Amino acid sequence: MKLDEAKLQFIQSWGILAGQWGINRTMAQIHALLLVAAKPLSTDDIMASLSISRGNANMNIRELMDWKLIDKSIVAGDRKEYFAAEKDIWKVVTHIMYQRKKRELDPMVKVLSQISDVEGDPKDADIMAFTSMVKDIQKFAGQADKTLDTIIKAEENWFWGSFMKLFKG
Amino acid sequence: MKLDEAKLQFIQSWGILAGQWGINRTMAQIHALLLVAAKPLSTDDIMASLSISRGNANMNIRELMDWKLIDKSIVAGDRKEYFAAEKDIWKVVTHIMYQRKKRELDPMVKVLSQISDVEGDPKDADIMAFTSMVKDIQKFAGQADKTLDTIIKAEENWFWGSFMKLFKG
DNA sequence: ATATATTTTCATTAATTATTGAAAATTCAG
DNA sequence: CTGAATTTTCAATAATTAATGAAAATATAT
Repeated sequence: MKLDEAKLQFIQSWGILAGQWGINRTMAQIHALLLVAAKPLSTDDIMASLSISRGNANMNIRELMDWKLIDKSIVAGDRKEYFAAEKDIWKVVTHIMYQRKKRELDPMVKVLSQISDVEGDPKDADIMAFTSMVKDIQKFAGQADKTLDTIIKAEENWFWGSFMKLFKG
Repeated sequence: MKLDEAKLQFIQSWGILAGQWGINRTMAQIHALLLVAAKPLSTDDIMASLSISRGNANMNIRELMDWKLIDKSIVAGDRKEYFAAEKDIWKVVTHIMYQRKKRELDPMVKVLSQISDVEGDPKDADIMAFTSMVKDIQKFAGQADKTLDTIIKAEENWFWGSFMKLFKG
């Protein structure tokens, strides 16, 4: 396969995958483009490569910076801004985990704690069905939360260290 | 908090969370409704509870059955079909993992292997940037694939067993 | 077999989400 | 400062995705 063809295929697939995970398709395509780029790219490069508007490019570039998946890089004697992706796939994954945990898991944990005690007879079948389910989910969410924290804060810990080395290099 | 109020809050939050993960909001709400229900519910119950149309209810019920998150249950002397959610939160999670792996990770692994060897000089900077990134992602995807298989096939394995017990029972 | 209850399908419509592009704001070299 | 280059914003528009509801298909009791 030719390089350009392979890149295109990668960018498209990455975009589709991201869409299925509730992430803006263009954002993922920009990320993919920068992941496989040999050098940092300017907004104009990105616009041209993906055939997207300036506004769209700008918006998604900023979002990617917010997720800490890409960084600005300055080229001497050039007023344009250039962007490069974090290439360490583990950092990419932990940054995504961190963002999603903060934006989604944390709010859900809050909601679960708010709804976890309901008025009325705890022996009532309806109330029991509800509270036992909520408690199970709370336990799961609590454990997921801790596990993610551990992974994010220290990838080389007792738990993940063993197999992480296998494919980190 | 009153039970109905708590249920409503749970159903809404579950729906919002699902939306952020690329899952149809209504599908998640039906799932949530059945998760906290004391008894199996009919299509009409679901339509009434969530104020949705018959077509929408039917479509998402079938999708949930496809994901193995809910089951049909028959009530003697009643022609209607009733539905109940799988209440073991671990089974819920492994079923979701299985479906997403099959639908998303597996196709991505296939794409990565298709694009992993590109024509041209392997010393070329552009080609190197591309191939090294693809190989890293392949390693990650391969490991994720194996790990998911292990979790899905045997939750009480050497790896997860230790902390899974903490919140399973 | 027939009538009736129930489920499924799918073209239409509605709601949501993403994209554009031009105007406004900002940056920076001279 | 000034003015050109660049980035950012955002209202309008387009594209995508979800929901409706009535018709068709299916299932079941008698």
